Amino acid sequence: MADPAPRRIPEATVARLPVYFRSLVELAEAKTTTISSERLAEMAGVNAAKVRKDLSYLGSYGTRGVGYDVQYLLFQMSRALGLTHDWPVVIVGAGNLGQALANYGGFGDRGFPVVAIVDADASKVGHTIGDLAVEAMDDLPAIAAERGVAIGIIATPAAVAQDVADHLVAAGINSVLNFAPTVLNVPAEASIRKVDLAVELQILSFYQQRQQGFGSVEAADGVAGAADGGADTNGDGPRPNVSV
Amino acid sequence: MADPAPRRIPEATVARLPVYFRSLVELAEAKTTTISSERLAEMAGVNAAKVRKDLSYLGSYGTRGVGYDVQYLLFQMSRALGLTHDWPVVIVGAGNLGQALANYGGFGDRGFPVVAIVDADASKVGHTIGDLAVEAMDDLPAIAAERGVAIGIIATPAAVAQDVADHLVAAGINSVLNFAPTVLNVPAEASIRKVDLAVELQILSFYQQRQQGFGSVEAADGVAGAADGGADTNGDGPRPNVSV
DNA sequence: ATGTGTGAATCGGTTCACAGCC
DNA sequence: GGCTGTGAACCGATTCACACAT
Repeated sequence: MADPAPRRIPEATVARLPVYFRSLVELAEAKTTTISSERLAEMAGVNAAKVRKDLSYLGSYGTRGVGYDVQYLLFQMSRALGLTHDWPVVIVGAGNLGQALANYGGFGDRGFPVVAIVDADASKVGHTIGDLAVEAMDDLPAIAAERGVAIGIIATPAAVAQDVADHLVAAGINSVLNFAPTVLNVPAEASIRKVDLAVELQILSFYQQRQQGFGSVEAADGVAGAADGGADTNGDGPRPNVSV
Repeated sequence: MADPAPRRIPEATVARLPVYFRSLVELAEAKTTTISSERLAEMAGVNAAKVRKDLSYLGSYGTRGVGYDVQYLLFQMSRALGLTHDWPVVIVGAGNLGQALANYGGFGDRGFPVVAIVDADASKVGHTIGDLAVEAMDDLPAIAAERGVAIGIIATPAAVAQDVADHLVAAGINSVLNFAPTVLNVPAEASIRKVDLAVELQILSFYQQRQQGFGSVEAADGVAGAADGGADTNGDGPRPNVSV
């Protein structure tokens, strides 16, 4: 009966926790000791009711009439998100994107050290990117085991991405971030997230199209240009559009 | 009364249209003439009912007992997504990420030509990246007007991202793709999408944590490691995890 | 016989509104 | 008085299941 009882947390909530986390880090840096759901909501670009409901899934960490203790909430949030220790990352694909990601550096700082970058192309092996040498794709299982890799980032062409995903899972890495513009299938025990720039641009294109497309031809009836834009986990009501 | 009557399309559907679009392009390349919702669903990593409902928002473009004509559906989809003409893009921020994006090239191919890269740092202005010279942030309004920029990509540090967003909107660019790890506020007439790598990694971390975290302490009752992973627009039921 | 298009049922998530506690 | 925590109402999106067209 110790600890906060691990409740089942809705997906939509999980996707927002990192945003709250970042807000809390900022508050802590600013030496703020207490925060209300109202103010935290503003920082995270959501509404206060959502903040309270989301946080309530982690446990009852607020104080009625007062708000949330920033340090304590930050600690609980770190724990929930598994940020109390590092998660070693391997980047697969040493092309344009893979190199940029490896050089980016923003990962290591935030608890996701890049411990290897691998590529199937033998001519790329040995090249150094930042302080890492590109290694052979064949060595992935050994690398994964020895360095405790937890997360794989796919930065390869779409054509080989499914194959790479299979290799990652086979090597025991079952958290995958996919940058390749293709749908990946992984077994149920693995988690996958995608980042697809073309898709994002096309979504923007859709709304822009709608907004300006009408006027000359067939202005239609009530098809206001309400192009809310923020799909996914955004979608506030009246207030200005907000992203993360 | 010409044309397909622009119905209001749900956000969740809009976010999937680009995925169908990509599948259709592949089918067209493979010279496939007809496709069923079942097969298209498989390619797009969703289920058939969703495909049919999604496509029905565009109009009744299928043939009962047969399926959808690939070419025709592709044409209608292009039109709906506004992909019948190019959308010029400006990248703001010539740092690591901005350069990588500018070099990426995958944009121009797909109808999103990068027509400018700007930076507030005078020492970066003039440097060439690919075949573009970095220009001054101050010139943004002129650049936007002259080159008909439709989309702005924010690849700056978080600290200045809101300011950049304001400048983009002021320059008449109201589709924004934000890579900076911060919440942005834009007026209702603008659309914004975010790509936040740290957030994605932290979401993966959450599920990984859950999956392995239990065992020693408080195994609890029914907290299966169902870590579905694919939040956002994924989330199939029984079948394996699927991303885009 | 086959596969779309769509109302109806269901589900997950958001918002409301207020009781409970500081 | 102020703000959290949470059932209840609501809303959008998904899934079901079948009438309808070919």
